[in-house]
Amino acid sequence: MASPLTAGFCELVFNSNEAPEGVVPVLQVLSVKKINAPGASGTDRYRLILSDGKYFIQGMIATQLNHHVENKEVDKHVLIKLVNYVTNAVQGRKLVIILNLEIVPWNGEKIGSPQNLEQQQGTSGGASPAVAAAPAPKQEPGAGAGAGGAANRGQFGGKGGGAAAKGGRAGGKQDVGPLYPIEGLSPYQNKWTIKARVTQKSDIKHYSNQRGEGKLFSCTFMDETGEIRATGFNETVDNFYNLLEEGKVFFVSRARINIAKKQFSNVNNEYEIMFENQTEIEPCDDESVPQVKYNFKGIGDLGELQKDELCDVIGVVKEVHELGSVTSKATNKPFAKRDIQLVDQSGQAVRLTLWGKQAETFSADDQPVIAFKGVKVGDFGGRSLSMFSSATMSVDPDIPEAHSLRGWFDAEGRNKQFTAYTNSSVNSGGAGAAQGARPAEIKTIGQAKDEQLGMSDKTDYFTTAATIAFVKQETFSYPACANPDGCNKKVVDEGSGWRCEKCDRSWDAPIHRYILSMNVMDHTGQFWITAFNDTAEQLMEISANDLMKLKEEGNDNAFGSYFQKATGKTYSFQMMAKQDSFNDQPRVRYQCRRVAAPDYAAESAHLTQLISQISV
DNA sequence: CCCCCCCC
Repeated sequence: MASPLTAGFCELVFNSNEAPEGVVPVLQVLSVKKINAPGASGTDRYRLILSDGKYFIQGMIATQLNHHVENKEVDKHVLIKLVNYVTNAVQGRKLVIILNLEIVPWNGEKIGSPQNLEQQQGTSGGASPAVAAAPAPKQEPGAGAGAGGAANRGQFGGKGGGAAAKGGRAGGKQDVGPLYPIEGLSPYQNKWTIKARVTQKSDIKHYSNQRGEGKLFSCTFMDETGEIRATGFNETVDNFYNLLEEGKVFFVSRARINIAKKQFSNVNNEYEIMFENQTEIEPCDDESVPQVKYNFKGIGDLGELQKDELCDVIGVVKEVHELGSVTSKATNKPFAKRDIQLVDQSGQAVRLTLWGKQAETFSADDQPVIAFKGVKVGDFGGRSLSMFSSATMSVDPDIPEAHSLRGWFDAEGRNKQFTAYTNSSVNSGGAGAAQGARPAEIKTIGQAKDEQLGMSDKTDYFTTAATIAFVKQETFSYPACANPDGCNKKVVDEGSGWRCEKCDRSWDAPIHRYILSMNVMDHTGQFWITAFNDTAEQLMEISANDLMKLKEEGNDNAFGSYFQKATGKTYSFQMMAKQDSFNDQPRVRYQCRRVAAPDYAAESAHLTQLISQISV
């Protein structure tokens, strides 16, 4: 019986730099494996073992085809036709990257006894004997590029050479290599061209370090197969910064591919491009390259997202605040900052913070619609948004969501009252809580310690449901300045009066304010927390000044009863964890900023989520 | 070859 598989394909890929054009191989999947290196966006990657009946070879499936694996269409012993693919050499191993495929009907039986072509190289740990027939593979890096390219010319873009036609380079100077999908780029090949849209471009940043001074910029390219970040230094900034416009399509070739530094970007690619002096970039007017796709989260639904998640948001700029400046605690550098307020049909308003040059140059007094991609969700004031380096914003974009918002705002939104995200759900507890508002992430005391919240340079915020086990009676307050303007600074007893350094005056008597030290616990542990005046007063149900009066009058029963009443009560504590030092040892101070009746609904939702994580 | 994504 004739095999339905494309005989000889594996050997061709393995040994040749020139895979024939127009070959659309049919191969059998021997295994599918999820790779334990998901992209920054959390997208899974799948590796396939592909057989032509005689040999097998490794394959990768482009992420946009993952659904075929996830719904089991592509599975062990399934036959697939590689409608679009490239080949690739990675560390001497050949890899087929599948960009498009069709399922070929088959009865599910394994065909032949395929052998591992890589055996003789000793790169793989399989047990089958070496394949004597296969000639030694080419070892030099980039050997796969030619093969991939050849396959490419006919196939990438797919539409009968349409891509190739449009891909005709204006200059035709150097040998810039074949058109490649972004998905197929790797450091082991140097002859390639991508045709991709710039979806994001940074400012030019200047830096100076031990190696000297320099400048750089970065941008993100996107095509139908994926996205990749690119960075240029010094001369390449002069060469390309102005040329590369956000939203436009370019050919890029003769650049270096490096391993991506993931900690600095959320672009979903293992690699990134580095522009070099010989890099060639040319504009291209092919509009078929995809545009930025948005996945908008309604402003009223931001409470569904976790802190630090990235999301896309579109809204009308209701307010633009003054330009401000903050000093980073980590670097001591000042940063320009500007808050704007966004609203949408949900009736909810959210604050979004712009940074640096974007903050300085932002001007929009005509309440435009702005679409944001990849902004970071914060939990300050319930929910807030912050621009991220790789975030983009598009003013009055020509998309349906923007037109609909514009129409709504001009017709009715303009005169509407909006609900701001707030932390006001605290104190009200339960049903009366402000809609959409959600306090900081829920953590048990054990989690707060395990995750070392407050141990880094930054302050961490969290909410914890816990019970007051003990309230310290000895020192519960400090004598504060009596100035009615609310100075609240500590004052010193000078005998003749209580002196405030800040106000430069003395008072007959101080006003006592709380610094209440409490031990609180939940099922995972206990910690000492401090509550200041307003919060402590709420817990103690008496002002610090009145409590001090009871103490001074020697009314021990009444005095003690307030502490007793406070003990044993359960609250939702809004906590702030911050590092400071005590006897030169770093330690975390837990400050309670607010308390509320325990939010049982939120707590059980949180527990349900934890349970579902366990039971996967 | 950079790189902090900040602050209340």
